[in-house]
Amino acid sequence: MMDFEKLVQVYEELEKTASGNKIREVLAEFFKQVPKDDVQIVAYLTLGKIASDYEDVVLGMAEKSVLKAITVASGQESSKVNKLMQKSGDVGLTAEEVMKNKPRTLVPLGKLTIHELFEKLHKMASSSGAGSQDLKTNLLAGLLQKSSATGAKYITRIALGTLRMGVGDMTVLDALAIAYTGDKSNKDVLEQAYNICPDIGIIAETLAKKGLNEVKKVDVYVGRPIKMMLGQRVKSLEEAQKKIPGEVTVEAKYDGERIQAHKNNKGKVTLFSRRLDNITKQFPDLVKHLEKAIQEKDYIVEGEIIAVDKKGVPQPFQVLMQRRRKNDIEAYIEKIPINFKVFDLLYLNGKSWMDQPYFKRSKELGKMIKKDSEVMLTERILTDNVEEINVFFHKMLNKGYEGIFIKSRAEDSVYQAGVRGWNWIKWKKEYVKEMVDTFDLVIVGAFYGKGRRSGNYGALLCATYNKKQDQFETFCKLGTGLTDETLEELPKMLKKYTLDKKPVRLNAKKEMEADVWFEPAIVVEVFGAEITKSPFHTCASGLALRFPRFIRFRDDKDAEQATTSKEIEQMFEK
DNA sequence: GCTGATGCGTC
DNA sequence: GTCGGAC
DNA sequence: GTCCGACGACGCATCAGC
Repeated sequence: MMDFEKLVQVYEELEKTASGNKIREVLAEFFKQVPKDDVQIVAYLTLGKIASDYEDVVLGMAEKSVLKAITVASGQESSKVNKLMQKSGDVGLTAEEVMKNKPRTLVPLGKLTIHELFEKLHKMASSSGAGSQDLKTNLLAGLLQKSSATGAKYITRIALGTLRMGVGDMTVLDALAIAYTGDKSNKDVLEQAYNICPDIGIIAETLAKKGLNEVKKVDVYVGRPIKMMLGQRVKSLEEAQKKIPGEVTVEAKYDGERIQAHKNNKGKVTLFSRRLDNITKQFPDLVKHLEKAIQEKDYIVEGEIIAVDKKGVPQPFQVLMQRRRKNDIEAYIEKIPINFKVFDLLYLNGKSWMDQPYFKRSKELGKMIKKDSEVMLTERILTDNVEEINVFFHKMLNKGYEGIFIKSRAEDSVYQAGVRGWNWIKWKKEYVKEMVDTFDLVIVGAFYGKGRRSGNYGALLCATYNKKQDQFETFCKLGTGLTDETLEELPKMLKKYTLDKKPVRLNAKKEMEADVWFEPAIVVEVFGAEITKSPFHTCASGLALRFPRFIRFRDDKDAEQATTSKEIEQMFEK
């Protein structure tokens, strides 16, 4: 029975270590000392998890709830806890600080083992219904009380799923390889297994207890998700052609949701999302469509599910999102029908197709699918000509799609599970400079940063100018594209415009309550993918920017020269 | 029974 | 989803 | 090039509190 404090010591060392190699060594040394029965738990906890992605285990606690637990555990005023949170920007540090100063009235009730921690966290995850929030809070508070102050830092971070030690899946796999085989290069074997069995606990335990050869035997199992292959980005179509010379498959890229569909030899269909959640229950209609469209005994196929209207015309992503529900599913099957645009075959009739080149997988997939159903191959062409690719790209944009995928047909174009590789390249409208507008937005508020942004602003609230009413309207928050240097500059630039309440001329909803408000003055150039209908932003009575990113400051502009709400509205309607 | 706060997971 | 930083 | 961890909009689910 391993003490949690032992884990805490290692985490402390990992946290202060910057070098990735050193991190791997430290973690590997530690794994060597972990009793084999504990390896699984240690592997999960070290990634800030308590189960694999494909298990339906969710804590249902995040920042606010964890802060509450810290308050309960410490007996401190919640205002004090919240103030510390604001100052540190880190729930873990807040827990540590608060628990350090907790009055020593209670004698700790024995030592916290990792098993108890793990069990309690699972208990929290499985509790629901009336009073469950209190139960969860109390369970977490109990854990915090039972550990050291430093332990509390990590318990809260595990609860949030962010240990912030610079340790991710790949780091753990490296460390496991070093610890149990003495050879880091064996990480490839582990990664291979992990990609088709994405459960770090299983991989770690198999390796520790049964050795590398047993890990090598890990195979595709229909009904267990495979990590999805992803596409790379390029700066130009010419670059794409350089990366994948010769004839390529060019496919439509739809704005929907990636789905991996499994059917086992008992006829059971299971659907997995991009992050490997089992989402079969959300799409009973897709299950039916698949049963009709593909008659093979067992298979794994992949595609994009999209919303369509009654005529089969693709609908925006926001429409599909309404299908992400647990209630009224039957009604929404009627209301928002779906199509499944398939593009890949990973497994068929008892054997894996992942090591086959793409053109072979495609060809077989095409043969498998019955015509005239809601399941269809992605629209595609074969070509070796950049101009043809470009023509097809524009054709897809005209159909309202997001862009295209360019895929290698070479012999080595195997399905690389879990890899964002160069066999697939995505090309979206927003990558083409001439095709997208940028916006000049006024900074009207800011939000305190978390983690590596703590002690600074983490994001800005940006607004457009409504000329007619002489007021500013929120259009997006902005937290990406900011360099460390820019983040440094921000407070200095904004200081003299700080207000103690919302600017008079700003129209903002309560969902957009900033931590700090500013007189509209500083203008930034912002870039984004598209304008969407918004229930939270006030620009033109409800428009927002999808995937906003910072480009640069517009020192040459003042607030009233910002992009107007009207301009945005016109762009949206176009 | 309704609303707001909070959380989760898609992109 | 995008992006920047560290390696 | 890879990995990690900052951050975005948005729709639905759940629970507390009234």
